[in-house]
Amino acid sequence: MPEKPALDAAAATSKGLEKTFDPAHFEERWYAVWEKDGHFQPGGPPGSPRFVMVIPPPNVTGRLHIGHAYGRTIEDILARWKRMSGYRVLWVPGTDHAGIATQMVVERQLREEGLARQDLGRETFIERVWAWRRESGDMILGQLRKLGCSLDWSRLRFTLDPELSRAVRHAFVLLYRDGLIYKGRYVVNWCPGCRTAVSDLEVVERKTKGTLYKIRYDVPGVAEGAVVATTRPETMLGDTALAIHPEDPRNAALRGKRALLPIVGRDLPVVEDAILVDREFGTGVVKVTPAHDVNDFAVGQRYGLPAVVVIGPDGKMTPEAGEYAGLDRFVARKKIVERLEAEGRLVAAEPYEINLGTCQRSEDVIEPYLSEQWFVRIEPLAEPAIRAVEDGTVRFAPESWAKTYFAWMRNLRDWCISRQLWWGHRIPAFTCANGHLTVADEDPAACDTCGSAALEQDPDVLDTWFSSQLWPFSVFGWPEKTPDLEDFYPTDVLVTGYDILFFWVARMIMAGLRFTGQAPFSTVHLHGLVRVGGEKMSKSRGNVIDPLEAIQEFGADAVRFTLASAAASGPTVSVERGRMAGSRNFATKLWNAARFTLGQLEGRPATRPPDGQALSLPDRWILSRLDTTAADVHRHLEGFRFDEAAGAVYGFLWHELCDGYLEMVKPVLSQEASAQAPAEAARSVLRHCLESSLALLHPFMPFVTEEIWEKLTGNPGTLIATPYPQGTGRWRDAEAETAVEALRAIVTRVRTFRTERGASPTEPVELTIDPQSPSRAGIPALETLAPLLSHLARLSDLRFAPAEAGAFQDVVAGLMLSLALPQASAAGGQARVGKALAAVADEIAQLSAKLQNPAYLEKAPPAVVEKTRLRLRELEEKRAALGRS
RNA sequence: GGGAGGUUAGCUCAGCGGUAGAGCGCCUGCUUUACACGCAGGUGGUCGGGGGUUCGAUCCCCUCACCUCCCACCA
Repeated sequence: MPEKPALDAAAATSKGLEKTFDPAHFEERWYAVWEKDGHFQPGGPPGSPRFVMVIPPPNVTGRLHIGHAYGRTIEDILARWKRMSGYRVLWVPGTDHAGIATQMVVERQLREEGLARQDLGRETFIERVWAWRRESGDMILGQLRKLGCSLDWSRLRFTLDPELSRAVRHAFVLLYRDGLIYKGRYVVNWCPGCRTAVSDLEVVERKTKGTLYKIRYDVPGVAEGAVVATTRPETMLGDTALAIHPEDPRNAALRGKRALLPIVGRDLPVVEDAILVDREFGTGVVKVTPAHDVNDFAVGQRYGLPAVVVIGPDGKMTPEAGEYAGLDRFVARKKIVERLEAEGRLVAAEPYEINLGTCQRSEDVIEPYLSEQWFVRIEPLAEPAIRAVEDGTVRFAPESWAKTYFAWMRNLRDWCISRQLWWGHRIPAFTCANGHLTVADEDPAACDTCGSAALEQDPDVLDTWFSSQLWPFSVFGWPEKTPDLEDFYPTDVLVTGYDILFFWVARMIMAGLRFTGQAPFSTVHLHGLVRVGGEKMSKSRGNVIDPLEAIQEFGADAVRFTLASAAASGPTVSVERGRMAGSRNFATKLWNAARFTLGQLEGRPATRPPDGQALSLPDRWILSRLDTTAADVHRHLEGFRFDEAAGAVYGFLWHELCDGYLEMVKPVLSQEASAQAPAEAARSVLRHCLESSLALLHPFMPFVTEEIWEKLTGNPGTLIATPYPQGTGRWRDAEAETAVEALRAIVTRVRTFRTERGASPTEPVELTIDPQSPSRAGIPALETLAPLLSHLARLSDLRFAPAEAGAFQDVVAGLMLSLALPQASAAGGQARVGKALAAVADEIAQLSAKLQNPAYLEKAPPAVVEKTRLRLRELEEKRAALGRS
């Protein structure tokens, strides 16, 4: 495409800024400058007010998705805001080794080479994962830079770093010594796809259409036998008992009998168990499979039943399954059902909705599986963690999450932390030839119990979340008493999605209290999950927003601003592409306001800050609005309302500063007037407002604001460290606000008047304002604004005089206006007047009814009643005015 | 089976006791020289249904309907 002609180029040289901007021109540059200048590291002396966050470490395998972008944008807004507000800010970056996820990535690669991890052996495989990590892991870190995240890269951590690994090991040792970690054979959630145990949280229940099979077992001495129901017939091969309820008369005949397990022929005792058996359900007879069901396992414990494992770790039937050995569990199910049917034992096969547990990672059907695992005893950890939230040591924002937290924490089961994987922190437990366990920080040379030197380390690794739970202090060097730990722990705010409240947040609180005696953070901001236009993002819907593509198309600032604006307190955050464009437009608006301002300031003596004297009403108005806006932004940020905060700056900058003030000062700044005092005042106000806007906006749009800041102040890369506008109230000015808001309302009314009459926007209008208007407070101020009013509303005549008989009349902002189009012949607008009149009459009727209601007058607050009276009076004026028109 | 959240303008969402707001969209005008990624004006809402509390309810309570999510060992 040929270059745009000289017009733009000329504009560029004369104003210093191009007409539209290209974020790619400066984003990378400013990030490098900030980093080089050390702004991402906490300055100031230890002990002075600081603000600390740790990033929720993304998986090393990860690429930045819109959810990360959202959470990290929020964190960066907080970091930049606090930094500009004078805090020593530290935001710690890092990544998570993500056991299963990462191992799966590398295993997939191996599979493409026709290999399995076992072919390489443990050492080689792990080396291979590290190699992968070196070349394509950590991609997400560069992507966080693109987003503008002001993370302290000098403190970058990885959960498998030597220091963090030591912390993990030490935490394990401490819990083990305190009896809070134990090893045992229990039924756990087993994923045959991942070939490892997983925790309860990693099992995703999915409603699925299944079948409930009813199977008859023979019971010698009981003619009709016993009918049991199951959705997993293949597990029957592992049955070691039947259970009935002790008080169920229906099955009284089965008491003390023995049943015969079909196919296998095993002799099964009939036990009576009131806990397992629900008398209401089905036949009241339950098959007991201790090796493949949590409840049945408990029954087995109670009655000393054997446990027979019939489904192996690979999801195939074990040799215990006899002729079915080696078959996939689902194939076996089918064959067993066929056989039962052939034998006439299948009483029924009914459609049944089941909650199918599936693996969060691989989506395989989870199998309850009896195996030896390591567990954390949760109750002693949960109790203080519950208290910490109850007593406000840890606060949730929004608060409503506390309820969910409590509900979960009060019903916790022990946490299975061992994983049959290779990638992760290896369990520091060693078994000697005599079967004794030694658990230690350093690899032991001999068994603690018998001194045997023949030690073998437990092959399992720890659940990834076991290391993540230590993150807020392991990143600072715990268990060493490092200066960083001293200085920056506990942290202040933790920002993350509510989806990992249990996985991570709750466990961090437990671990923090246990290991450091302090809660790891004082506030948890749980945000919603990002949806696109209310819909879940998915490739099949084709609505996936890739933040990196969005950054490329709209700029990082626009992406950030959009995400911040979308931040809602609810469980979903809705983002649309249209909003990205809107944010980009907003950045351009700012850019152009800056161009205009620079044009005004160029070649003139440096402006001084506005000083209260010689300020016009518009000057005072915009300063007042700025003051209020700054206070609002501050308040909203305190309350984690990023949408409101962003909206406040947006509204101020676009609609008040640009649409309002800029237009008002143009005549003041024009050629003839530009040397005069009011123009000088306006220029200083303009500069002040723009600079403040840049500062206010910087946490949301760091790049474009820094770029403009350089042009405006000549101080490159310093906006990031400029004090954040506080909104002290110093410039609050009710008089100026009333007058200018009235002015703006009148201007709008005049323009609408033209539209109503079908007149062109340039058609001169004569306006008369009645000094005896119902609300006269603004009249003197308004009189000083007369030239401005004439200019903005394009009036051919403006008078402060009683309403003109015969002219069109209306009441705006409490002021009685008479309007006329001296040159117009068109007479439109009558329909509109009629409509307006009807609406006014309607409201008058309602308000007068209200004011005639004694109960209202008596019970409503006087201020409200007064407001109603005022409104009624105004409406009556308006009705009169419109009626005369 | 429990629990939480939602239902407000065509779309996406704010508001949560004094009769409704934004962005986008839509309509109508504009080379008003910072900006068409713009300016100006406008259109558009029985605030899911029903009941109650209140002087007054989109906002509080009850109930129904429909969505979404979380938790739970019902064979």
